[in-house]
Amino acid sequence: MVLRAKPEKVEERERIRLALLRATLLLAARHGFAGLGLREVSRGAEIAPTSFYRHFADMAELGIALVDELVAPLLHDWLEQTSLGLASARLPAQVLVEQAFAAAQRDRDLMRFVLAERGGAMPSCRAALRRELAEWSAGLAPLLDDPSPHIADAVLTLLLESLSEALEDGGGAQAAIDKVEAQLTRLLAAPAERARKKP
Amino acid sequence: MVLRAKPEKVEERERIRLALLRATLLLAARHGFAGLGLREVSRGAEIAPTSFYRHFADMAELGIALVDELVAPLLHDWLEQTSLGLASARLPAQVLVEQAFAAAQRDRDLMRFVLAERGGAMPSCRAALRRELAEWSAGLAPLLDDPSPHIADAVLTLLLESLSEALEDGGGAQAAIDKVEAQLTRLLAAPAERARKKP
DNA sequence: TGTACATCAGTGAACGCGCGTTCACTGATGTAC
DNA sequence: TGTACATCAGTGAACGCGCGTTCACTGATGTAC
Repeated sequence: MVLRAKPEKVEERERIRLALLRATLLLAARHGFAGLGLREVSRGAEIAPTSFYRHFADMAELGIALVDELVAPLLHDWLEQTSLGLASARLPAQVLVEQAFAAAQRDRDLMRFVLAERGGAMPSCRAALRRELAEWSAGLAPLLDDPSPHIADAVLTLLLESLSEALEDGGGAQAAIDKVEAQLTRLLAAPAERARKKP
Repeated sequence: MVLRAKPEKVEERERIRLALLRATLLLAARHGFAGLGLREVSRGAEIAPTSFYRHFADMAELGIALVDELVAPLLHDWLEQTSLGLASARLPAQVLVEQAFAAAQRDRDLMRFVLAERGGAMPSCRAALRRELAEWSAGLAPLLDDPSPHIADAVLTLLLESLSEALEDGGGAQAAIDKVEAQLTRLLAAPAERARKKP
């Protein structure tokens, strides 16, 4: 029996698998993940439709793989960079916004996918994404002055909305940045009563 | 030439048109508006597929009619009730949340549609919704202590996210209410420096 | 080393199905005179 | 009032198309001995 197929064989398999995932990202930007078919994705990855089954049982399985293998690393990276930034003396709102846009720029298609499918029509994919995003938020909370999970959730929600606006049209990113920075500054500012308690 | 068809004829036409719109709302909750076909909607409205064309040229046109004729009134109503509530002496955060959930309860399917298709895959529908929501936010801004459009936008974003969570699963609405109320209280609280300026 | 066999990713042909759309028809209703 | 004609919402049959899925086949690669 074959325990491990060898060098180029495995490498080629991984190449095609990744091609399927990346093709899905690209095509989902147009019709949405739920409106995507196995034949369309296979065409995008330049394989025969029937070859799709050598990698995934159906589109739902592919969607979950996409979240596990591409989205999760992006989010972990994003959280890590944000954590580093917050540890510096810089303004929290500024760091949060800067790192959110940096993460989006690292992989625009992937971030677009996250933003769209977080509320998308494919339940399995949406559930997986919301789980990952909840984890991000839970990771952010203890890094904030007010570690309440509600505030971290609000920060994430506002950041994602801002990224949506910025990625929607080509170049209006600066307006979205200024806006969300103002929102987060306000949200994270110590309100009067808290300011009194901590002189 | 016929200038006006008479009583029951027009009434029946309107009945079917509304049935198409309502069927779309119901079905879009399952597969998303973009994944919906003219045949499926016609089946839902109990007419022959070919009769669809007597009312709309295609699904995109139906989507826009849905926003203009059902969503817009809901949003206007919601804004009006919110305005009345804010004029009373009650806490702004509490009024905002209460009226958001009241609007959702007035027409759950319609609110679900707004939440899902605001980020959905059908561009024409998404654009129409974002326009209406931008109008809602613009209407809210002058009613807040801080009339900056950025703050009103943040309020709307957080309310919509909260409604999404509440409508996602059956009964966990109270948790979502408590959460967004905390978020808005924080967002709308006068920060230390503003409190100093206005004694 | 050579030979026989097992595994498995990729493939083309073929299937049945639901889709959007066209078309000619129906029957009820309104208009002209 | 009656008669001939126009309008128009709803319909069933039919079309071509792309879809998901099945199947048997290929060829390259790994394993046994």
